[in-house]
Amino acid sequence: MEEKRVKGLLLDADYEEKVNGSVIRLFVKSGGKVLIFHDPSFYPYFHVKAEDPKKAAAEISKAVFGEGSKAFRVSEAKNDLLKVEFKNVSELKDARKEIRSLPTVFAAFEYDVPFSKRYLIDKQLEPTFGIELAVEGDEIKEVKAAKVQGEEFNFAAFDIETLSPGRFSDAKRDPVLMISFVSAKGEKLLTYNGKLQGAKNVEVFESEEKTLRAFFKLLAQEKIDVLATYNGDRFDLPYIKERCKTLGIKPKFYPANESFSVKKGGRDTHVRLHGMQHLDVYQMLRFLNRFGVVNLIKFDLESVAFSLFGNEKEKIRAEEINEIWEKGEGLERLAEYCIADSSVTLKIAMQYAPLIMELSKLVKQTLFETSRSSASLLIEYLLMNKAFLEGKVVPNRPTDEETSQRIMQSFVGGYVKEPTPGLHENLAVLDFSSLHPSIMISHNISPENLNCGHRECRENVSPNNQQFCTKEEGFLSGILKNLFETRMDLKKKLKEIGKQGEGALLLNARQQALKILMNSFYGYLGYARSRWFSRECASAVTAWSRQYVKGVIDKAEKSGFNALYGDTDSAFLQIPEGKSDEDVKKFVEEINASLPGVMNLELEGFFKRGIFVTKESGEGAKKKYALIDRQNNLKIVGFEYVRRDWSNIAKETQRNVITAILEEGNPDKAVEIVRDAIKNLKGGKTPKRELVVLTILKRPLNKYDSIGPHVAAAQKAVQRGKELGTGSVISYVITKRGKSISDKAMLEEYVEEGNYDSDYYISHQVIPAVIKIMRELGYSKEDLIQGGKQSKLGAFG
DNA sequence: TAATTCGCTAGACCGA
DNA sequence: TCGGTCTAGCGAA
Repeated sequence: MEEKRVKGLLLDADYEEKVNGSVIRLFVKSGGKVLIFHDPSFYPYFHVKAEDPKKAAAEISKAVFGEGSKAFRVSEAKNDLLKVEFKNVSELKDARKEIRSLPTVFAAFEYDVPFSKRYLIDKQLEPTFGIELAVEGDEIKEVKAAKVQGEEFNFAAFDIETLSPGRFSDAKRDPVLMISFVSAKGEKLLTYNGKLQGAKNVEVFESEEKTLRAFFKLLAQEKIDVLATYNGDRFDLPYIKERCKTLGIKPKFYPANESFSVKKGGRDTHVRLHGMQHLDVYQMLRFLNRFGVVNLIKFDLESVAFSLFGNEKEKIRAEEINEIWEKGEGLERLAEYCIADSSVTLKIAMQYAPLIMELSKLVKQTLFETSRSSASLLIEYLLMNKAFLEGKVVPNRPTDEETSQRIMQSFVGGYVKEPTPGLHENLAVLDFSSLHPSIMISHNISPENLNCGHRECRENVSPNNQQFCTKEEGFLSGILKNLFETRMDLKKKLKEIGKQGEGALLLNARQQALKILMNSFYGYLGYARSRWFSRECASAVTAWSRQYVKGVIDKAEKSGFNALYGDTDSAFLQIPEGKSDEDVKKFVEEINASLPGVMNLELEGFFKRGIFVTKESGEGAKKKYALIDRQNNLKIVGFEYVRRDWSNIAKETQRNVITAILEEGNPDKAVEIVRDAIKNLKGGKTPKRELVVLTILKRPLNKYDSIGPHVAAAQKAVQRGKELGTGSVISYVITKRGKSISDKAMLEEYVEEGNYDSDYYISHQVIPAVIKIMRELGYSKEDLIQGGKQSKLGAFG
């Protein structure tokens, strides 16, 4: 057969079990459709370390593992290791358990890298980006990453509604009622309810079975590459699978025309399709939340749609869906609701897909995998890639025992300066850009660089006495440097073309992806389950960070500024009379001239006023402040206002007080604001939504030693039949009835308007939130509650 | 299946 | 009943 060259986008890599063994399969989007290729030349393998490799090789070749599993090939590899290959994955799994018990074998490495991930790493392929292959028929002869243009993925989202007759839907009994499907081609609703005949975008089929078949067909017709769901991992797709089983049909998904397995790993369930990338937007948002790309508390689709796009989406409850279906009234509304779910799911998917795809490319894992990864996994993929390229062995994961040893010995973190409480005017905030990464790069911090012993490297010693080589670029620091420089280039380009410029969105996604990875390195070094754990490195990073930040603070004082505060990578300076903005800029330049490598101090901005408060103990409170810049932009940090476990009434009152003081310099107005809130509370006029407190249950309800209000509220709700557990968001109100606060706490949904304990909200919510601020201006609690007292002398100098 | 440390504060809990 | 201590959650960086 003739050899052919193919170019396209790499959509997926998995493997199939064939008679000859496990065979890698690639899905490539090319010419508007997905092509499937196999690579029978690549075998599952791991590495083995032996004192006498020749002897060990002979022994391994003869050995039988499990029930008849054998190595297929043993060869010499990098670093005096042996490469042990197998015909299929299950033989490898048998062997990795037993091989270390062979007398000639010391250790095994990289035995837990999944086969298709191994392939992507070894071939250095970039999922969701370009790939070039030489093929004969469907057999891969050569493959490499390449630039490809003019090809793009088709995205779609779907959502199902199911019957739930007085209980949670059970896929064994309750049918799928309708399926909404939204793609670039428009919106569709598939159902078999005749009453919906002729409704907008609706296609009616004869039965549930035919509806499901039509859905599978639609995916193929539209050649969908990325299928977005909202919680499809745990609900929609397992449900469809179970329905198909009950109805006796086979789910067939484009492009492999195969069903799927539901992978249960620990607490998580994932549905991985073959070829088509299942992007569970719920999982993706959790992922993005971890990196601060989004900041969400409640993850139901309605809350998410509201936080991200501000659109109020209707929620139809399960009981109501049931009623609508059975009575046949309101079916169109239900159809619209179902479509709206898919629609918003697709919108979120499209918005963040560029970022996830850039990350996929960087860590060389599929979109499916990347969008469900943890920070540590991302870093691990990245490091494994680099290790492969440099011919280094990937360290094994620590045992549970090692892990707990590591956890027991923590290390010292960043420096936080106690602030000078009070109201301050004319401030400048300085901070180090990418502090931890820049320290790692500039001091070449990497585990194998520790105590190199070279004479010429002896100066490179951290304040906590860790010495790092300066001759050889470190493994971790080298990777970081690369990411850092690439990101700098991107940011430069972005600046040139402007935020609205062509391609700016992609460039921004790229630099954001790099930032996410860079920021995870330091954490990974100190993470107990890390393959590249190094307390020495992690503690050296923070030791240097403390030194640098304190250095800036000291020098600022010496230069005549008042250093008010600093936290980890920042310094807050008050600019005294006689000093100017220019002096600040000059100071920053001076500091930068003294910094090594890529370290850089930035002027974050000037602020006309700022306030720090005093703790109960009389010290200045760290990690709490409010600033206002010269354009009147307010920045509130650490205060109750930014905390979800405080009521809106307390938070809003606090924000209004801060605004009155910082923006208008008007503490009298602040007092009025507080009195107003108190008056409303006392009058019973404050609406329920202003009183709700949100707290997340961190453990099962029976595992609490101390029963706080949120636990008490949850317990009462469970008694009423509500399902709540670890991870549930408890929204509660403190009601009138009960002795302790916990007694009075009740889930918001059971509380009627007006039923709240006004004393609690006044003295435990509003007053505590504002008094710490007002106290700095000389006001007392009594001033806020009673009338009379006027502006204090000296509040504004 | 899980990136790190530092810090604040509430409300329960417990013993005097 | 009071006051100190502990549990728990969340935020900053």
